[in-house]
Amino acid sequence: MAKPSFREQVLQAREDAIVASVNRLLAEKGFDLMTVDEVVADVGIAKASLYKHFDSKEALAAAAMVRVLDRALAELAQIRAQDLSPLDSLKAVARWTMRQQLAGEMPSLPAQNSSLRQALISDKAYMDRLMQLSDELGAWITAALAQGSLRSALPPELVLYTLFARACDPVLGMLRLSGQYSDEQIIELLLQTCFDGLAQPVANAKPRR
Amino acid sequence: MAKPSFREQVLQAREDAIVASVNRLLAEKGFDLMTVDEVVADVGIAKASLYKHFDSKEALAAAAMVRVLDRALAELAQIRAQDLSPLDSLKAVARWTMRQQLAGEMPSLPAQNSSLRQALISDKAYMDRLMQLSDELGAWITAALAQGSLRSALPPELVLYTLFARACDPVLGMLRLSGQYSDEQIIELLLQTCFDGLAQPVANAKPRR
DNA sequence: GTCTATACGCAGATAGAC
DNA sequence: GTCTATCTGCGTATAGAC
Repeated sequence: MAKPSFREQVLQAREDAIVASVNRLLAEKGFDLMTVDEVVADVGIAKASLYKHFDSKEALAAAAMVRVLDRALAELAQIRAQDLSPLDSLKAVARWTMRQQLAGEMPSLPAQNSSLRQALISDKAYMDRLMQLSDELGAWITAALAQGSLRSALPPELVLYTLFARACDPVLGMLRLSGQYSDEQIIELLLQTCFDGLAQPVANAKPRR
Repeated sequence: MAKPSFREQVLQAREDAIVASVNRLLAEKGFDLMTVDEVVADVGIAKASLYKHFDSKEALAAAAMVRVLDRALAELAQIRAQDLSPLDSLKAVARWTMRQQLAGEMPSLPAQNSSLRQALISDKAYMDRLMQLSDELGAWITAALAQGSLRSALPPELVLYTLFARACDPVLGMLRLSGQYSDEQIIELLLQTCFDGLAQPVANAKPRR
């Protein structure tokens, strides 16, 4: 460990290349349709070599998710440094996740896939980051609720789940397919529907039922 | 056509049983995780028999989707008979689709699965119903926009896509897992976030003319 | 650690008797 | 049309040489 051997750096770089490919393929096709053969073809290594770095296909996905969560946590720090209101901070996060999705950087994992899900919740690196992310978002959410900038009738976990769900909202892709809007237009439209709703608010009445 | 023989009715009933099982399994596990072996085990027939009725796994999913779309079209007729406002009609549709999802009646098909998607868009029965559904919803959407009850800045197709997307919103399942809310409470919460947004509207920034 | 070659299992689909 | 038994391809994972 005296010298950070050059060889180790090369290996680390290779693992990074693998995870980058996995991330892209996960965003394109999702976990089920992504095959390990595609990954090794993309990276340009043999399949057995990949399995020297990662134990399973699920471990590949977990590594990709850790990478995304790390980037998300870094983004949260950036946003916090801007000293926005809690509500605007949440909007900034949502905007960032939508940009990630449109840029093909957001892996899409089947929500209820049991094999992958088990692997993820058993992965400490993944769960730690997920918890931290939830905590930091939760702080903004409760602060926004206290300020009255989020609807007081909404439970905090509903807001949290909704933010996570909008990070992989298929409406983004559908709107892009229509070809009529720029990526930034799409993002602003979806931000508005997420935070302000589809309906035009009426002057002095709460919506009933 | 001559009278439908009793034998044909039995066969039809068997196909209905198959599609019902497929529908349930699709709602539970999604297309990828549903296996044909599970379907035949659930129905209680041999696999070769199933393939006498349906050409492929994709054809099974298409039949299930046709069934769902037919139920949706029937529901639309019900709603139209109530003579609600366009906005309330759209809300009623959203409420119905959420109920279907919580009841385990809404198949979840991976949005960008190419093999299945190709099969679906090649299926005339499916596409016909999808078009009709889109048309009928589109009429309500444009009417609501004309009345000013939907945000005028929103493109009609965004509203349509959003309604489709919310029919399989994973937030429903996440909230149910928390165990704190009844199904109807969950539906009303999500209806509100969909149509009125997460944010509390500010008091006097919404002049209505 | 990297490679070629291969084992293994699973899931979709079919053959052929009845 | 229904069954049992089988074929086939593919995708994950591993053996063994270098």
